[in-house]
Amino acid sequence: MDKSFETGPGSAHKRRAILIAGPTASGKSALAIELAKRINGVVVNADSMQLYEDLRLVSARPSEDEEAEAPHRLYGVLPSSEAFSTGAWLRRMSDELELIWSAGQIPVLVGGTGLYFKALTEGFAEVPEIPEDVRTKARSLADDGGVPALKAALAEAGDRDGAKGLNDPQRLARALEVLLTTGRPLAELQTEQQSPPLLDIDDCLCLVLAPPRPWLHDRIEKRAGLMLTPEGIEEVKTLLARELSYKLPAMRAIGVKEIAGLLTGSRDIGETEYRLVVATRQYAKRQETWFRNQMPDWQRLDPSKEIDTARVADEFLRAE
RNA sequence: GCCCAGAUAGCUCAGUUGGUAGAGCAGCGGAUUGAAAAUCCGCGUGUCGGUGGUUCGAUUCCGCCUCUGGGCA
Repeated sequence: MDKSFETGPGSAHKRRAILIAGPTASGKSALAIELAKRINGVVVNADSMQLYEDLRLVSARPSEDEEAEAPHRLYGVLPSSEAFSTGAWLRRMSDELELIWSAGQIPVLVGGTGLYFKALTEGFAEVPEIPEDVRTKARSLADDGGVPALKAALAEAGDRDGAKGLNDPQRLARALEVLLTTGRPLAELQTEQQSPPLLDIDDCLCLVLAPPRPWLHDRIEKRAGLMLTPEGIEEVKTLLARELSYKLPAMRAIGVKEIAGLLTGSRDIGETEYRLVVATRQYAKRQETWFRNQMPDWQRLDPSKEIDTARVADEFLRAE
């Protein structure tokens, strides 16, 4: 816990941060703003969809009013045409953290993307960038031949058993593109070429919002209603007008294909809302599975009850 | 009021030539290292509408009742 000795007296303050994870609609953003205001913090986005500029309501990004309450970073900074990645986010995050600390502020990272938090606190495999043609080759193989074709290609390229039990076309395609580019199995790189974590968890306050499910489901329904306001629908219309590949991350945000169906008239508003709610509930469940099993040591907070932000902030500041 | 068709899992339905039943969706659990709001894996006991009858045995066949659609008056 006390690593301040290692950095020695007179060295810069510790690289501290508050991390807030939680399922969608659990109230993360509001909590982040509250805490940031109390500790001279900067809210930094750890959500893969809130990065994209076109989706504000649909990705439940903080509103302009909310952003005015505390400094916000990495929200809506990417064009929807960009295919971002966990590694790219990590590099951006590294710069942001340095800037915030050097300004004497404290980063408050909020988001629902479990993998981002994992990469941040546990490190990430260092894999060179994959050439475009290799990536295209691996992905079209996945589209055309599916799992069997990918496994055959992996075996042919020299991956003996790395992909043995895997039945996931997306991850097999990744294993293949890495093998073709580096000549080494992905599993090997993951154990041997891990980058150091950007944050030491012992220096951080790590929170997971864990509401009762009925409470969450209620909030998810309200959020679906928000996505179906004229403004929400307009957002999707704007995005669709860009005529981007449906494979891009931004095009895969919950709400895009649902509202697209509404716009073409193939679904009515009731059916659209139902699908929106279901997709969001399922997403929230996957997030909860991640948090429950991947971050068991993080502190749980129940947002359906009053959270004493003053106390949380106070304890964090005092722990220094 | 009469006629017809339904009534089976939370929902939509399939099925059992009589031996107490199974799909899709929903739901639940799990995985997760550059697409992660993605992608993948696992989980199916439900008075087979109610009640009487036939039968060794009825969710299945028959009668009556209830409800829901549709049609005719």
